[in-house]
Amino acid sequence: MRNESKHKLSFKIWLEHNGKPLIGKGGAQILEQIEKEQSISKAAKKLGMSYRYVWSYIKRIEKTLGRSVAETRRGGKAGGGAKLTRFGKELLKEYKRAENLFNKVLTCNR
Amino acid sequence: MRNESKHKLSFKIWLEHNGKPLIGKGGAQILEQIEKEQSISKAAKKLGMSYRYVWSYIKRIEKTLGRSVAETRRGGKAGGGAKLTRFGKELLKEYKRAENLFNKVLTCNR
DNA sequence: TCCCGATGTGCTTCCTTATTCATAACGAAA
DNA sequence: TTTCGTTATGAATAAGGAAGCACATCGGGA
Repeated sequence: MRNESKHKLSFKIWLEHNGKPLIGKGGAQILEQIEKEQSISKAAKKLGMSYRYVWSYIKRIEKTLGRSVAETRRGGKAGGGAKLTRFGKELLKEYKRAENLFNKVLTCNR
Repeated sequence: MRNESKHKLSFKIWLEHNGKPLIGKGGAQILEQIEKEQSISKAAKKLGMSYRYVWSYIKRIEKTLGRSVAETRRGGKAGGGAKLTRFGKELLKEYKRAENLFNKVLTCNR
């Protein structure tokens, strides 16, 4: 008997550290775009989020973990910029792996 | 190589109908308690939620689906009561099945 | 030395969600 | 016909998250 689900099953996943939220889908997109754009403000614009929000998101992660996720610099001709630390990249990977897992399960079950 | 996840993976799932939220974890508990207590107000108290909220939750589901989820009655010595319709029970089951699936994936992956 | 564009941060809405308060409607049993 | 505990519903309030605004800070290059 095939699984005839009447309604759409939606889900949201995220990583936690000591019970505190670390990174979800939005956060993963943020980290990805920062790495791609090498800039927090450009990443925010690309994602349609406010700079304020993106910046706060990163700060929250870093405060929760006590480790740096993004390396920023100010001044210079370009005004400044940002890029992920090695640890930030690993965190992103960890989330993507989990997301992949659930997506795979869901498509098998539809 | 075993999967050494550094952080706790959490999730939230819910069913949708035409893009609108139908029932999540809270809603499942609500339906369960209504069936167990045969009363909306008792269910709300048991769950630590306000009657107003529980009642609205059910109404939202019914409005979204255009079908009745709970059958209520007023008056009488007991004041009245409520119980799930057959459809309400099926909806609850559908959610539980999905929740089970997700939990299974998590335990297999830990 | 001044300019520019990005980072850094506080404060003020705005929106969604949930609680609280208040009150009406109901109807079987006493 | 009075009582009692529940359903039904509006309105005000509170809490949280996110956007928007304003402005200070930084530092390489012209």
